[in-house]
Amino acid sequence: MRMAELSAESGVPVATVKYYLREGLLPPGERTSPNQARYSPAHVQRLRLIRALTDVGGLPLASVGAVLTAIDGDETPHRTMGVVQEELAGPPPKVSEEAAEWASALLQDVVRENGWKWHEPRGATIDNLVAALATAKELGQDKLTERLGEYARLAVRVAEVDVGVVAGLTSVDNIIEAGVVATVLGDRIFAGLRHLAQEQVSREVLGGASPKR
Amino acid sequence: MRMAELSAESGVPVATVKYYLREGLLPPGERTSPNQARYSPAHVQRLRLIRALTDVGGLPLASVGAVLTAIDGDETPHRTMGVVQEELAGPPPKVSEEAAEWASALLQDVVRENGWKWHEPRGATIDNLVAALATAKELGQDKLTERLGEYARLAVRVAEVDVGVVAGLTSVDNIIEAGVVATVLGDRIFAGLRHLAQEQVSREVLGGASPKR
DNA sequence: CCAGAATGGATAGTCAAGCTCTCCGTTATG
DNA sequence: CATAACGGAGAGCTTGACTATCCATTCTGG
Repeated sequence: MRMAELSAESGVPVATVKYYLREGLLPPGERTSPNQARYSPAHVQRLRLIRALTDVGGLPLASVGAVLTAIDGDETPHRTMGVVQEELAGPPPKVSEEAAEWASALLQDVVRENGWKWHEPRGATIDNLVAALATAKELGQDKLTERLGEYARLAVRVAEVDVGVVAGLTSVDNIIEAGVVATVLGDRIFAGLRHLAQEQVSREVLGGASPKR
Repeated sequence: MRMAELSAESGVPVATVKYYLREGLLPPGERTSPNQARYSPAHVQRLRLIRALTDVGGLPLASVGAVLTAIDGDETPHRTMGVVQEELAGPPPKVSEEAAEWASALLQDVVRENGWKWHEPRGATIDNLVAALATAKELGQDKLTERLGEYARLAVRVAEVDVGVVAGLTSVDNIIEAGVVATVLGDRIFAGLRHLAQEQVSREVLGGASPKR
């Protein structure tokens, strides 16, 4: 297929496809002459993946590039998923030294309680988590951080389902890509369900009516 | 306190504070003369809140503005939290008509199974969730959508903790602000815990080693 | 009380991200 | 063979979030 069809098939404008090619997000098509190329269904799939990561996952194109490079590379699935998590987390906001210290300690406790192994080169995931906890403390949100243990236990339950989803993928071909998609979309989907559930639960518990501030 | 101190206290540069004032994100200080103003600790708190929403919550300033307006308004807490959820969700990406249709039906099933009340003016939260599910389908991630029920049940458990956190806030003054913070930070914190847990669980279940794609 | 620093306010400039537009010489196609 | 489409490269555009520069006051330390 050629440009126009690739564009139509994927829903991405021609100019944008060209841009992605320039940026190296989309591999070049197979040459049929010095200045003509032909694209495959894999290109359509790749475009859909890019759009899913940006539109649904909210990743900047640079992160998408890093993720795609990891997918295409021959790293282990474990390392590839590590890259995905780093990019999903993004650069951690900076917080005060002391709050970060405190948050790290809190997190350490939870990690120990749950018998998790401390992953040592502390990546963006942990830095982000620490920053979020530190921010909660700085804003006086003690109630939130007190419940960290409960959240952690539920996070394990969710992660068990996540791993089940990925483990169930025996479809050979691009297991890694599927894992990436599951991780990125899984985040959004769970967040959405949680928001819906918050509304339900708060209606039940608080009865819907509460004094005005 | 005056500008310089406000800036030092909050860690936000003077130029940026002025910008937030212009944009109406920060209320003007109390005038002491036609062209001098004095700021209160409430301004420091407000600045911290703005930074938390942008840096940790990832909200654009326009959304922060909407949230702050809601907090300052005299809507019910329920409505205010609705605004927060809308802004957290952001504009939903567009997906194909048919995939959206399918995703809506799937979501309807889950809603019914869990006995949730369908919240009718379908807001950005639901549109986003539907879009994420539709994208999963378009990318052939059936395993993910099959488990939606399990995720929903866990989401309820998480939401129960969330509501507990907010309900435990009897501290009178700015319960709504606390609820907002809990929601926004809660999202990030849970996502981080989930990522950590994924690593733990996948190490246990998959044993850390897996063939290279 | 007065010189120099700081303040509030307004306007313009900057920078990155993510496209979008325009050309242009080449290639496919009815 | 005329004309439409293609690929490639460059410049331009828009939005978001600041940052820098002025300037006419106002505060402050000696």
